Amino acid sequence: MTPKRERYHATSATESCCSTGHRLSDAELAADVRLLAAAGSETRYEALRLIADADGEVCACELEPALAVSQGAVSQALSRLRAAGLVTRRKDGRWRYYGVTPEAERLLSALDEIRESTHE
Amino acid sequence: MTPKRERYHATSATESCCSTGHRLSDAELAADVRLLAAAGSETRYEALRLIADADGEVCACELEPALAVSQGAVSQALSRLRAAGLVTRRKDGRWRYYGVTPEAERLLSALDEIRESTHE
DNA sequence: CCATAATATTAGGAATAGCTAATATGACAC
DNA sequence: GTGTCATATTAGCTATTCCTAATATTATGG
Repeated sequence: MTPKRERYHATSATESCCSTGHRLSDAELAADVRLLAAAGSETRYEALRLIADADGEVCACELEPALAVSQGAVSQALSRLRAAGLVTRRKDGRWRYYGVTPEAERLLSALDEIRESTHE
Repeated sequence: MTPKRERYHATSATESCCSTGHRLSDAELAADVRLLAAAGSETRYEALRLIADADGEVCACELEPALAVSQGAVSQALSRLRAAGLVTRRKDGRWRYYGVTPEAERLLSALDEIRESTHE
């Protein structure tokens, strides 16, 4: 039962076929991390939840007073969520309307499930 | 259609009942962020995937050569994953065996779904 | 045109993250 | 006991994160 010291994995480069399940390529791994890191800050996660909980899109100017940070910080947070593919943006005059993407919905509902199964 | 400036939300404290869906309490929000942040680093996410892709538990000594960081860093990464409730740890002699929790499985499968629906 | 409103961008700083290297702990073999 | 292996912990350093404040940008209204 001595732990084997054989190299465990080396799924570099493209998606090589491998034994079990689906080992991720470096690119896929990095993409997942980007997504998680984008959602993993108080400000950004709260912004994401606010957008998701609203029915339809939300104006950035509605988000700003709800989040306890400056206007610039809100803008940065929304940009980063958008770059990660978690929210969409629609320009309308001088306003920007944000909505959640299907990816964000999936992520949030997974977190909802986790929360339910854990604390209940 | 002028954006209303009314305060959007203020779901502080405990879970107040509210209009739509499920607004999160501050505690729930913080818990979710902790989870996302724990998973949202290259080293930790790769460790988590390695554990999840294995059938059953994985010895820390198997993880170490697969992750491109020092032994101390691997230990720290695993500790943090464990603190976030993403992995379990079992002591066996001088070895530690790590396994994924149901929460981690849910999170990872959500990310799998997202990846599939996005890149396909 | 000018003024203003909504958002974006930038520079800069404080706090934090994540690493290495070194050291400590704890279990086993002898 | 001593020595060694697997892991944990610590100190310290660098890089990044996340913010504010200030300054652009862009759209609208007069």
